[in-house]
Amino acid sequence: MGITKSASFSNEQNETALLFKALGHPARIAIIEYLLQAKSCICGDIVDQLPLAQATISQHLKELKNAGIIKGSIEGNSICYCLDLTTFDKLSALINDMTDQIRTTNSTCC
Amino acid sequence: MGITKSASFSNEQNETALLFKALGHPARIAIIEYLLQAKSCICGDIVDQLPLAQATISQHLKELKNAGIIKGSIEGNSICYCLDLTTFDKLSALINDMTDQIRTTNSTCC
DNA sequence: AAACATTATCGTAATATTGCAATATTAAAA
DNA sequence: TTTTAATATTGCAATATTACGATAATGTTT
Repeated sequence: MGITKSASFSNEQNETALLFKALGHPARIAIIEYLLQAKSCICGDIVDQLPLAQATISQHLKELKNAGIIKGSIEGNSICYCLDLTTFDKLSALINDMTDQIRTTNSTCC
Repeated sequence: MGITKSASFSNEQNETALLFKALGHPARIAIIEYLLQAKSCICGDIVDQLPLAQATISQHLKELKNAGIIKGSIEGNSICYCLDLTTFDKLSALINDMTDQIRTTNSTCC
């Protein structure tokens, strides 16, 4: 059908997937890298940095915000976006746990 | 348009995004969790575990394999899939680097 | 208030993804 | 070699995503 059968999976699985999904687009990776590199958390001059229209970037920012990867605070008539450490800590823990688990219970067959 | 403008982004950005994209679906998270939990790397009884048709699971496995997240080795007439530690190490490094960077260059505004 | 700057939303077209039944492929077993 | 078991591929239909122009909303400045 094309619709993801979210109801068939656990809340945790769905949330984890949504988090990764939000990271699964080069424009959103580029936005994250820009926010990492900018000393202060610059606002919408992300638009100047990326080869995409303002509307498109606004959409990507919204998705990142919905996933909890960035947060924005109003700063005059512009908005200041920055990365949410809490979410990245959660992500780190997730991936690190998986990686450790693979390392310890190393299977023989592959 | 709907097509991702991959050409506008760096190879690295595109590859990173593809990796996360592969993780961005609950069925694929469920597959990964199953492979983590299975002591030995069981083959296609993933099909029995998930509420999806065999064809659908085969597709998801293919995507995970293309992304380098799992690898499969032929074992008689069945196939033994397991997680690829190298890719998870890369993922760990990626996320951990980002997280560290956020922690150190903590921005003030949000 | 009027003009401007910045960001969000709407509408829409193009493309991608998800899911499955049906079928093909491959290798073992009878 | 025929049958059986396991996995992959094909061909849809349904839905989701991506991208952008146009426009709305919000706050600033004059």
